[in-house]
Amino acid sequence: MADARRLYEKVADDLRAAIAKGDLRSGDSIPSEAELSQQHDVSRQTVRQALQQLTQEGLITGGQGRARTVRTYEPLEWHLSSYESRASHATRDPSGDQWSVDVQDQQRKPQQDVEVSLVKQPPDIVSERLAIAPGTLVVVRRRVRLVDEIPFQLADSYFVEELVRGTLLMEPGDQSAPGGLLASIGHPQVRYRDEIRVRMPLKDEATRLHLAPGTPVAEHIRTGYAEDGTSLRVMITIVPGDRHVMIYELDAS
Amino acid sequence: MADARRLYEKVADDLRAAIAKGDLRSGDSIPSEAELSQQHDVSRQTVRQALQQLTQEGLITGGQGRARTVRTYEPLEWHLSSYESRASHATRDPSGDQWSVDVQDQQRKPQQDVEVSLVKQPPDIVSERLAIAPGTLVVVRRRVRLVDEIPFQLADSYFVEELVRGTLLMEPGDQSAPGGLLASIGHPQVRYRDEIRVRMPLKDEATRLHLAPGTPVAEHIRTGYAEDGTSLRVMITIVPGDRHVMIYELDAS
DNA sequence: CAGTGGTCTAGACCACGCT
DNA sequence: GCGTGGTCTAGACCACTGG
Repeated sequence: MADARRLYEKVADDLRAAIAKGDLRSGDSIPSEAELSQQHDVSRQTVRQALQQLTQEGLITGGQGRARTVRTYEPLEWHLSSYESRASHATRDPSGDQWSVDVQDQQRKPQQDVEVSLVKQPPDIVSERLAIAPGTLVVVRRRVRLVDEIPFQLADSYFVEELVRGTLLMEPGDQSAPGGLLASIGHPQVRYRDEIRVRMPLKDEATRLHLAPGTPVAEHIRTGYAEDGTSLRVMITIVPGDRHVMIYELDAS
Repeated sequence: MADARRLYEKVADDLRAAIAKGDLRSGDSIPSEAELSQQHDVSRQTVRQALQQLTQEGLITGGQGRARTVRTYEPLEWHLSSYESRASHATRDPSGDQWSVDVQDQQRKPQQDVEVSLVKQPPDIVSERLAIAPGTLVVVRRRVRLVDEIPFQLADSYFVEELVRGTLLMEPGDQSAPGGLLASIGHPQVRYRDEIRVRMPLKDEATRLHLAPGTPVAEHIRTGYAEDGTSLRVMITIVPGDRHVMIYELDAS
């Protein structure tokens, strides 16, 4: 099956092959550590090393007390540019934000937990993009977005406080789209710049999103600009790789 | 520093804190396994478990014989939509592809190794997007894109053979942009759909791109469409997370 | 309660890189 | 050659999950 010299590689290759070949399908449980240890005549630690590698590759999942299973993926589509074809969707709702619409289009249940606060010292990433001096007051809207009761994204939006003072944006309960709200108070966003980085989650992010080991995330940073080129809003979203496909529709210019 | 009950978590937290605090900077080497083992009064295996976790988080890098170091990131910008502001770049070259231009703009040296072949059975992902029947002949252009001699991306383009028969596209040495070439033979792409997935690399991808353990990748799929809505081209790019930031510039419609 | 995975130890040998 | 990390074993105890 494989000519690996390392024992744990042989065990791992064996299972990888079984998964690729279809002997083990999504959701199936794989042999126990003890079984694999006997079958390959290696110590349990060596088996564990193999299994850890597969876990890190995102192929299997574990859990104390439960048998390990082959991991399943059914990612949600996240549409980041609204191409004309999507404008006709039945569930489109101009007052809600596009994300909720997107989720409902896919027959799943969106939900957002919002928390608003004021900060003087936002992360460097934010102050650079908002082009503000240190000490400028900033409003942060921290959202945990859930789908079918499961945490799906962490989405933090940052605005200069002066701009949104006294508006609904400061209300934690408000569920409307910040983009729409900015427009309604005379600050429409006419251009976006999106930056996407791919990395492993921080410990904190992994906890809050209940990420299985070996689940990478995308860090999606959207900066919204006004007509005159000033930046109005920065939104940083942490997107677990196992639950999302990000989609852009573009016109070739 | 931390109140973790697991020993390896304590060791890991300790190092994480040192990195966050700045005691250990990018590129610094961290204490050896033996040292950490003594300092925390745990076995070497426990130390290794902690270090493996940090490696998996992308915080440190290892290598047989060498001391482990704190990992450094200096990602390259990859511009996926050409916003007007970029049209003015001095190095813009209509004959080359946008990627090479991008890299040169950042004072680094691009290079591409191209390999062209014909296949009857492309991956499902491709046949679905090209909307072709099984058995349709497909041209594949497999490229390894390097920057400063280091492999940076795997970019595979797929075309229906009938469309590009006898053109330069079939020449392995050709370095011009397939997009430009498609246009020159009467098949301009007017629209793109990009899908971005985030996952851990396959074993094969990790090898070809010399990925350090704990490096996730983005799988970027671009489908190009003609005026009449038929798909002309599918390009699948494997993008290591430690070397890239993907950038989209959008007009709010 | 039996079986699973999770943590931890002590000790061994090997492969590599540097100086 | 010495110190580094990489692989492997044998055995122990704990924590959780399921029937």
